[in-house]
Amino acid sequence: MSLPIPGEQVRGSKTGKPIMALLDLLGRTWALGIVWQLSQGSATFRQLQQRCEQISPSLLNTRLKELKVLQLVESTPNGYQLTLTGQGLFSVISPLGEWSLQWASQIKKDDV
Amino acid sequence: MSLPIPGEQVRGSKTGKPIMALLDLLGRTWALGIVWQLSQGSATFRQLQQRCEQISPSLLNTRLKELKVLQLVESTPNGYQLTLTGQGLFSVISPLGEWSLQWASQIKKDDV
DNA sequence: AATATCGCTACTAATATTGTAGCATTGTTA
DNA sequence: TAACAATGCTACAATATTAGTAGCGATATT
Repeated sequence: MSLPIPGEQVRGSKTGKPIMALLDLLGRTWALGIVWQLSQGSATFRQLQQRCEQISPSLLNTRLKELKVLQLVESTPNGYQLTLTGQGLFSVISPLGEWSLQWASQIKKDDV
Repeated sequence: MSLPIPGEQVRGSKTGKPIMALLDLLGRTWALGIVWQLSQGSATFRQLQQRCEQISPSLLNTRLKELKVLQLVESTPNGYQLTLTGQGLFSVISPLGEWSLQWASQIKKDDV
């Protein structure tokens, strides 16, 4: 899959609007999950594999490459970590954690 | 694909944590995009297809079903629209719009 | 030197998405 | 009221993505 570079065409949009590039990126399997997991501290390749329970090494590596090119993740001698930009992204999406709890309890209520 | 129901196992996680269900859901092609587009007003099936430039009707329908079961989208005589819950989700992710602009300009800078 | 761990690649099978055609239903027009 | 158009959606084959597993080369440890 080609990289969703803001300013260029991306999967599902020809406008090049940054938000479309971002939605394309975050809409890829495990992309959000990797950012989420790395927000809890840097990790080596195999550590990250464990945090992302079911991810295959090939996909993990593919995603990491994408996230590196897009400057959300960087690799250091100590493993992978979020860049400053990546941390910025996380701070934007982190409210999802709390929101998901409300959402979950609401869906349960409606089951009854 | 099975539905990522909070409280149950989802793709990539056995813990059933709501955040994992949410990340699974949002990590599916066009899921975020549909929520984003519907935030700009309700739309009929074909209108939504046009807003989501490249989406195929089969996938659009699949995603809409998922989003309906998970109570983020509802269909009315006037077309599809976000539920109150869906609007809540959008208000959580809407800062991504502005953030993506900063991100884009930063990536461009580094190209130079 | 043998063993272990690591980052990662290679490859195939399974699954998801696209793309296109078109059906059934509901208006709309003549 | 018969022809026509538009809509929501399904069917299905082609293509692309992801999962799963094995294992290589490099570095570290015993």
